[in-house]
Amino acid sequence: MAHILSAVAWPYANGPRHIGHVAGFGVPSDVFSRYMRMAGHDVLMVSGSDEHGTPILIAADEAGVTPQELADRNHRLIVEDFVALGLAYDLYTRTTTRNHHAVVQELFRGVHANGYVVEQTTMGAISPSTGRTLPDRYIEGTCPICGAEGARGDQCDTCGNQLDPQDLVDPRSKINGETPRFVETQHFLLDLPALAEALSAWLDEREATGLWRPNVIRFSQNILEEIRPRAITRDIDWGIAIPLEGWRENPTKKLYVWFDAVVGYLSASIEWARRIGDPERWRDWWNDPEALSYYFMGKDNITFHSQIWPAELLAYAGRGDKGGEPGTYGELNLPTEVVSSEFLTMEGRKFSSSKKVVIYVRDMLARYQADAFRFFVASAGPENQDSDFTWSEFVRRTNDELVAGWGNLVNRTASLVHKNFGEIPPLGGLEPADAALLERVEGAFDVVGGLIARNRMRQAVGEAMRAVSDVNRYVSDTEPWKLKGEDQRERLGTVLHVTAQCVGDLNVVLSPFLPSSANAVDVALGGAGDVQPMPRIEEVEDLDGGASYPIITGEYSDATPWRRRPLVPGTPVGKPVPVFTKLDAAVVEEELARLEGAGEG
RNA sequence: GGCGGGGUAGCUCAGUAGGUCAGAGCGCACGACUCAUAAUCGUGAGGUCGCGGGUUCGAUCCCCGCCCCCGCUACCA
Repeated sequence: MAHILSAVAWPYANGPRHIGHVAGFGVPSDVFSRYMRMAGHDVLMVSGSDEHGTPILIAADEAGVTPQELADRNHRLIVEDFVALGLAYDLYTRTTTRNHHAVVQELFRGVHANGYVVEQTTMGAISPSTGRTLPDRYIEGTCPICGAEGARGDQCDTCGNQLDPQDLVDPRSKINGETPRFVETQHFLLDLPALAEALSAWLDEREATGLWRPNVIRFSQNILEEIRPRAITRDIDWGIAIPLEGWRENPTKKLYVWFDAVVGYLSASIEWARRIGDPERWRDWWNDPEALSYYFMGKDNITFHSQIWPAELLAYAGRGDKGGEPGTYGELNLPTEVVSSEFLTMEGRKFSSSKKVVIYVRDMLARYQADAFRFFVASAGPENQDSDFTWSEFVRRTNDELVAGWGNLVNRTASLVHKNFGEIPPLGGLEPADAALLERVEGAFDVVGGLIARNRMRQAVGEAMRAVSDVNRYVSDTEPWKLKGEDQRERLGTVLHVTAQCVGDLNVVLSPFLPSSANAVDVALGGAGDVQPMPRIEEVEDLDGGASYPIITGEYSDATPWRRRPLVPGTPVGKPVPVFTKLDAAVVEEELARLEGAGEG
């Protein structure tokens, strides 16, 4: 048994999340964590809403609310969506808790005390009316090279040249049209070059495991070559105060949102431990060098998880060129594996909320079964390369694979058992075909489990579905509906027992992918429907006197073991109700029309 | 521009340290069956493995060139 930290990317709370987000990190991390619990490991799965930074400020201004109100609203939406999806977090929290602020400040203090924070005066754009940093991408103007209108501060889309915002002709803020002011400003930078050697050694050691996806390790090593100090503060009035004399009181100097967001993995672990009344318990996942940590995210976040966060950890521990001592949290574990997904596209286009090329998690779950969506993501998600979500493919996977393959097997099995016995029949003498199927299906535990442990979800589902196919073939070959005579009753019982056993096995094997329907399938076979625990929303008080907020949590400790559980003859089996809903082919046109309509509106 | 990924049956994708490596699932055609959400089972048709060169006894797999798609490359997060 190992301690396994499932560190799941923190969704940004400037709006509701779309299915691309959960396809990249939500579903894969949940499948992994559920499996690891079943395999007997002590899993801590944490995440939360990322609520600081400029985009939230802007969205709040547009909505006419405070940034906290905007974050409150979106955090709640995300929490509801994730619970509906069945994501079994031990704790899903947020970055505006007092606990998070305190942990981030301790990290900063430690990094600063060890000398890995350097101070620098830089030139930056601010909005004259608010005094806030105006990031390059929020500045537009006329391109000084090609003369095109609408060039962004960082790049001209017309001629493709990289720009400096100060060079733009007639620069203006995209937010309110005012002319930005370029001023000298004091910032703290994380001294990444002083940590480069330690980072490189760590990456080499990680590469040697051969477990990281090749593109992730290569990309990580690549960005190390041009490593530079990186600003970790901003001129902004929304964020975490800088815990130093002379800075703390400055209302418009805050820590950069990314410096704070990645600390969330640690602060959420600490919050979890405090909430269960065992405040030092988080150390089992962070201080024990034997503990494993898996970080799940989309590829746009690789930098922050294979460079910024490890750099913060190394600096805090004093393990860079400048030496130093660990702070009160001690020596903290670096990521075991950075599991990055590629991107999901939408009918061939990139997801874009502003262009309305988007399907929100909420809309998906309002109309379709969560497990149908999870099945799609697991079997066709952007695991090693970008993949495309199309409605026709979603309908096809759901109807032809999930419903016709697995759902129908469950249904025909339960129906045969119900009609012929009304309960699980006893097992008689085994014929070779019976024994072969039982052995083959039991083998699926090792095969599928091994693939999930290596985050090969597509292949894992494929193997499980192959076993489903074999059971369907067994039923067709043995033709239990023809075993009618009294003299064939024992044989009929044996065939149905074997079939039901295999269906039960495969239900466990598929349960990390399809948690809520696994419970329904279990009920159909006379079980208690408790194969997979489900997360819940809880309204909690802030531990340190801040405002209350909703979290996701759950009780997952008595996970169903990842192995065959023999059926008990005599268990009553009722008339089954289909577990999965078959989709009407008209769904495709309806949804495409909805997209078109949104795009034009 | 730099870095990375990808172009294989109608669709979604596996695959090869170069020689039964031309594959799977779905779709399609035909047949079987009827327990099951018209589900299931069997059989079959379908591809010059992006294009052009090269290395080799032999290349989808190695090398060179080219074309196309996607992502990363920011004081966005």
